[in-house]
Amino acid sequence: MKERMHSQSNPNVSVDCVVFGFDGADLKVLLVEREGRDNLNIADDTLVLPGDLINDKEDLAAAASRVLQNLTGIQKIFLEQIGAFGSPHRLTKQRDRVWLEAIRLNPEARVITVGFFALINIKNYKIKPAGFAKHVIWEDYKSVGELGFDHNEILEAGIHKLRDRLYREPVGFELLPERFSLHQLYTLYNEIMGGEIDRRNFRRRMLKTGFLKETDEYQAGVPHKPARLYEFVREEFENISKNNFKFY
Amino acid sequence: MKERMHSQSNPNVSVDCVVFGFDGADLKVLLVEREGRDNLNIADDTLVLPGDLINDKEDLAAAASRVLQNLTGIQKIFLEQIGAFGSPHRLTKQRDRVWLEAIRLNPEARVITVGFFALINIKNYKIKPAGFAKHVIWEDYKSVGELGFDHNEILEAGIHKLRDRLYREPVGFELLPERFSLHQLYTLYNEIMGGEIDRRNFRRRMLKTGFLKETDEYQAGVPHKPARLYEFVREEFENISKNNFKFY
DNA sequence: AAACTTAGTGTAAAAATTACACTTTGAAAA
DNA sequence: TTTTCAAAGTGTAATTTTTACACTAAGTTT
Repeated sequence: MKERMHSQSNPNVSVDCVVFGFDGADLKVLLVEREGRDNLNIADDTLVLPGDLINDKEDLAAAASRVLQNLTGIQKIFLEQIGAFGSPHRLTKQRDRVWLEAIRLNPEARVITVGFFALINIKNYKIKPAGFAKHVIWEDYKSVGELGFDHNEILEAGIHKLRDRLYREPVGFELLPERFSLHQLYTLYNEIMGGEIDRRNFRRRMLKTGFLKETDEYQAGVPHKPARLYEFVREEFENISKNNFKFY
Repeated sequence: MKERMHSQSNPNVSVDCVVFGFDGADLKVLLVEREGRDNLNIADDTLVLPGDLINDKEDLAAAASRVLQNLTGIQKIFLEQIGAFGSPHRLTKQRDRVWLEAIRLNPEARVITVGFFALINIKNYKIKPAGFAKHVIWEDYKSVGELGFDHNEILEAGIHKLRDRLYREPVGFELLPERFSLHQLYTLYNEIMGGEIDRRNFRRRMLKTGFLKETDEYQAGVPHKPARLYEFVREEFENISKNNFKFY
C-alpha cells in the first residue's frame, strides 16, 4: 500500500479540498470513503475530505488540484484557499491514526493542512475514485456526519468562505448550467444563504444588475409554465462592478 | 548563531506576523531588521515581517505569538490567521538564501508559512528587539518598500484582511486609547479604508449604533475647541449586532 | 480683539429595501 | 375538451438608508 507514497512528499504539509456542488435543489459536498477500512478491520465509518500531502516543489493550489484529481478524477477546477489548519491534535483520533499508519511513511509526523474550496456543477464532472479513495460521494451538506481528522472544522470554514464569496462574486453561476432559469438561481442562493429570500425582490435585483442576458430558450419538459433561461455575461460583470459589487 | 535553533522546530512550516499599529494619524506596520546582515557582508537592506519556524507540538496561533514575542517583545495580543503562503519560490531570492544559510539548520527546506495579523495601539506596547531581530521598527504602511521573502505579498493580504475586519467587527477600537474622540475614530477608518468618508455622515452612523458611550471628559492641551471623548461599550455591541453588523 | 483650528450640527433629495397577492401559461388529469 | 395543477411572471407603496453639502461654536494663540 505504501508504494503510493512518493519520496518527494513533504511529510509536514497537506492539502484538503472542500468541493461544493449543486444539483438544482441541494448543496452537496464531495467526500471520500477511505480504502483499507475493511482490510484494516477497524470500526471506521468515517468519511474524509479529499486531501493528501503536498509534493516538495509544488505550489499549494497545484497540490490541491493534483490530489483532487488523483482521488476523484475531477480536474481543471479553480480552487480557492480557505486557510491553514494546524492543531497539534488534528491527527490524533484513534481511527485516523490506524489509517495513517497503514498508508503513510511518517504516520507520526506533525501535519498542518491547507484547506481549499471550490464550487462546481455536479453534472459537468464525472467522478472516478482512485488512489486511496474507495468511493467518492456527493453528500448533502446538511447531512454530513462526523468526518475524519479535523475535516468537519475545515468544512465549516469552507461553507463560510462560500457564503462570503457568493455574496460578493458571481460564483453562483459556476454551479448552474450555461443557461439557467431565475428559479434555479434563486434556489441556489436561498439554499446556500440558508435564508428566507423574497422571490420577487431577488428576481428584480438580479435582473437589475445587467449581467444576466435573457435568451429565447425556455425550460423544457416541465409540467407547468416553462421558465425563460438566462445567461451570465461575465464581461458585463467585470465592467459594471469592478470590485465592490454586492450580490445579496 | 545556529544555537538559536531548537531541535523541535518543524523545518517545513513557519509563521509570519503582520502587526498593524495606529499612532493617531497613520497606519503603521511592524517590521524587523535582520541581524547578521553586517557580518554577512551582503548588500541586504531588506526588512522582514516578524516570523520563524513553528515548533513541532505547537498550535499555529501559539507559534505566531511566541515568535512575535521572541523577536519584538510584544506579548499577549490576539492574532488572527490570514492564510497560508506556499510558493515553492518564496525563499529563493539570493539575499534571503544567504541569510537562511547563516541562521537555519535546513536552509534548503521547503517552507510554507502561515500569515497572521493583529492590530494594536502602538503606545500600549514596548518593543524590545531580540533573537535575530537587530532592530524593530514601526514603518508607515504607505512607505513600505521591498521586503524579504514573499513578505510584501503577505502584507498585502494582511491589509485586505484588516479592511474586511474593520468593516464587520469593532476592531478599530483596539487601535485607540480607552477614551477617544470621534475625530480619532474617523481618522482611523478613513486612513485604513483609504477613502473619502464623509465626516458628518460617519459621526452620525457611529453614534447611531449605540455602543459608543459619551463621557464627561474632553481632549486636553489642543489649540482649538476640545473634542468630547467616547468609550466603546463592548456589551452593547454584542447585544445589538449579534453577528451581522456592518460598520462602514 | 482678531485670527486660527478643529468640534459640532441638520436637512432635503435620491436610492435601496421591504412587504406583499394575483394573473399567466403550459402540461397533465379527468 | 375542460378542469386542475404547479410554477412563472409581474408592480406598487411605505419605509429605511444613503448621500451630498456649509455654517456656527468654542477654545488657543497671536
